[in-house]
Formats: sequence, structure tokens, C-alpha cells
Amino acid sequence: MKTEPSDFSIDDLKKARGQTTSWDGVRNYQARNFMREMRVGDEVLVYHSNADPPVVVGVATVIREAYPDHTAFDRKDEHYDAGSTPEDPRWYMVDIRLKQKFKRQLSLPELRELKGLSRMELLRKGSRLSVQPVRAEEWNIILGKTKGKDKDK
DNA sequence: GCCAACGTTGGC
DNA sequence: GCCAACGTTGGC
Repeated sequence: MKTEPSDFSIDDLKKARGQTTSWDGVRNYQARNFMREMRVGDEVLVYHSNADPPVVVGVATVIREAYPDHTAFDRKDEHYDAGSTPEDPRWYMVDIRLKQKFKRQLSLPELRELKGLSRMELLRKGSRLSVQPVRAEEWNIILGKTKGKDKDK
């Protein structure tokens, strides 16, 4: 799951009540569909986009499955969508809780150098999906790398 | 700040 | 249904 740290960072998640947040504001159908596939207990990588450098910063756990994103109903919200109503919601969100903030983060350039990630959605040219699937192999490579880096320090 | 890639909108 | 115009994302 991508987030712009200037908007909501992993440190914001860490400071949040219960280290928990609802992932509202997703306004892309594909991303929404991936969120609807999430199940309680699923783990997600948290990624800082539009950062310098962009980095994978940690892991969070899904603690509530998809439910209507009420920010779409709020006229004053920047993500308001008149096409989404409480009776017939178009947009959904999940709740996640911080599991782990990496001591050493993995930057996008570092990810590109890793073997076995060439098919990863995040690394595809022009990839903009803010919620995207991660294959088990990719997950293991990334987590293994953050552990290795932790030891190095 | 630039711009490529992508999604959405709306005229036809 | 096509596609040009437009807006957004996000790396660089």
C-alpha cells in the first residue's frame, strides 16, 4: 500500500491510536478491488511514494476487512464523490495496524537491484496502483533483505 | 519542475 | 464505441 509520507507516513501510523488507521481515500477501481480481497490477518507492505527516495518502510496487518469509505460521502472531503452514497457505496477502505517499521528501509533503487523482483508490480514502468498485490516470493525477498540489513548495522 | 504513463470524461 | 482532452500519479 502506497502513501505519500507528507500526507500520512509510517511514523503517523506508529503514533496513531492503537497504531491503527483506516485506509481511506482510495479512488481507483483496481486498487479498491485489491482491498476488497484482503482478509483479517493479511499483511501488507507500506511504501512511501513521492518521497526522496521512495522506500518500503514497514509491514502492517489488516484488522478489518473492506467497508464503505465514508469520506466519499462528505462534501467537504477532498475525496468526496457524489457517485458514492451510503445506500450504494462505490469506494471502500480497510483498517490496518502497524506490525513492524523497518530499521533499515529498502529504497526503490535497491529494490530494482534485487534478483527475483523483476515482475513486481511496483517496479513496472508507469505503475501507479496505490494498492497492489505482492507475490509470496517477492515478499520473502524483501523481508529477508530488511533483516539482513538490520544485522549488518 | 518536468513529463511519461495511466485513468476518466465527454463529444461525436 | 472511439478517442482526444484533461487530470493525476509519482519517479526523476
